[in-house]
Amino acid sequence: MNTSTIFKKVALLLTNRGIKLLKGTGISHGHTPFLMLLWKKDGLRQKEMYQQVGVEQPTAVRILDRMEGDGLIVRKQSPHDRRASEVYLTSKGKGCKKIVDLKVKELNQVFLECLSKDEHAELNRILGKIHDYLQP
Amino acid sequence: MNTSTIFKKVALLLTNRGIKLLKGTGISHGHTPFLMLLWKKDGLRQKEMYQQVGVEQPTAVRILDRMEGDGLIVRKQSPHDRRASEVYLTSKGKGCKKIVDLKVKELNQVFLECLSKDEHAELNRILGKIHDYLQP
DNA sequence: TTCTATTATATAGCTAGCTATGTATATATA
DNA sequence: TATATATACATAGCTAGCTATATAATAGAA
Repeated sequence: MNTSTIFKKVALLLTNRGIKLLKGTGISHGHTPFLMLLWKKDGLRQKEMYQQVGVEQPTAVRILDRMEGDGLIVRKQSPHDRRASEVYLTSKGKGCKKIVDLKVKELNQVFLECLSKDEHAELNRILGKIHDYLQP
Repeated sequence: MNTSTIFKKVALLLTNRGIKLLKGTGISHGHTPFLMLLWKKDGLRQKEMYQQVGVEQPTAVRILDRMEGDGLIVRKQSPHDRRASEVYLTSKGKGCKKIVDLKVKELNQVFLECLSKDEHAELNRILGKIHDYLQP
């Protein structure tokens, strides 16, 4: 099997494991990278978010729509630019940090469990190289 | 950034590059793993295919539906089991092997271009380990 | 042999990715 | 200043992943 094929297969296995771990938390796996950004810095604009998450703008719109519907965030029109909106965590969005952090940690246990410390470090290094190479 | 997050980001970059490479061939990136199986062995059943591709059964149904609609495959009822259908390549499905093989090779050039031979081998080895660990 | 459980595939409906395009506002230039 | 271009976000519609469930046929057991 060629590298990209097995890469995608592993990514799918990871995604599905993540979905199972999040079941019952009320958080969808698509929300987590956006939440993680907001926990670091609240009030980001949509554009800052989708660029960092690595998805296209319309993908972000819909995820933010759902997050807003779920009461995790609110959008407020930017006072500097009436086209732009700033995204703020609600108390619910802040409150779920603990459980989501735990689930993300649990997901990453996979690498600790099946790889040596060196292999894990090497994987991270190689992923970084591929990422930098493919990054637009 | 934690390993699974960057892993999924890289997988998305790879998927999108694959989509761009296939543009104009009339083949969708979801079709390629199914085609690759059939090029090795024609007349497979749906179940054999989705198990090997690593997706769930309803995902396979829809992809095969589209492949049939695109004239790449035909389904024939199995003579041994009237519930089952066997999937056969049409001449169009056979004919696109050359171009798709080329595009898959081009996609995998990514790893040759940004990694050393050793890193590439190490990546393949590590991916295999994670895959075996996560595989249900 | 008939009923039950299992199996193979299909259908419905959800999330999450994409491109193309629309709308309103901001910016730049003639 | 007026107009053209660029930017921020939203909408529409496509593919591809999922779970839950339906349907039809096989296999097994009473």
